[in-house]
Amino acid sequence: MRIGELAERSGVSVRSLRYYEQQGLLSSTRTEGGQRRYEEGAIDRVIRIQELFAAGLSSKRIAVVLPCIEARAENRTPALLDELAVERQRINAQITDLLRTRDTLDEVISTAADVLTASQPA
Amino acid sequence: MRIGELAERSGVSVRSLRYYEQQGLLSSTRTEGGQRRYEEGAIDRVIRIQELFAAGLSSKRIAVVLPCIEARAENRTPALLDELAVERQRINAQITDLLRTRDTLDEVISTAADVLTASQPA
DNA sequence: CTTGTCCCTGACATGGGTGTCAGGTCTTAC
DNA sequence: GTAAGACCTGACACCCATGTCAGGGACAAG
Repeated sequence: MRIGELAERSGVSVRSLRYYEQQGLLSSTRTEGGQRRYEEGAIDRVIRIQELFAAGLSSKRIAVVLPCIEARAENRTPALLDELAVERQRINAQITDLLRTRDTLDEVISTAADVLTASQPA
Repeated sequence: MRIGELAERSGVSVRSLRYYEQQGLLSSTRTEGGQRRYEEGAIDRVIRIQELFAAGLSSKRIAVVLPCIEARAENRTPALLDELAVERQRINAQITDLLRTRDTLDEVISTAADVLTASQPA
């Protein structure tokens, strides 16, 4: 498929897809005239890339980690698995932080709701 | 306390503390000579600010939300509570995404571990 | 009063993913 | 073969929290 279709189906801008390629995260074949063509599988890959960006990885980190995620299990070297574990740990810490922040907000919201309820009894 | 001590005790750079003040997130009194002085409570406030930054809020959003978090319950207006709920929702979605990414990594790691174990039986 | 340390403001830099524009080429349907 | 629309590269802009530097003042211990 061409880049516009991939953009639409993966929910990522054309600009970003070209950027991913430049960073070595996504590959394409080219037509005679130099336009990019993608396989169906590119959609999943792009979505995964977005997930990793959302998880706070830089493109360089993703370039390291993504091949390991997509490789067959036999191709995962201990060194790459270590990298994965590092990110896993980072993400886990981030989840912990977010849960705490969410709890803080929940407490504020529910406390305030009580006050409102008290002033407007059913 | 002075700004250097606050920086050290809250784990945030002096530069950032000045920035927070400029953004209206943190206040200080000034000495005759113009230097900033902080109360003990500033430490908690700074830590909370960091938490909110880590949760993906911009300084403008924090400026909106933080007073609501720190205000007495009676001062929380419905409009402010809505803002809080919006952020709560965003954070929750972020947590969901991160959990999924973490699961992906866990699966890769455990699958690979199985392979390694199989090739190096106990 | 001096000296060392801390603090002040203002300004510019940086990273990193993305938006956007210009000027030009490819593809495809007619 | 032509026109419309999609694509190409390269470049510049942006956001925004933070780093860093320069030049100068504040403050406290001796």
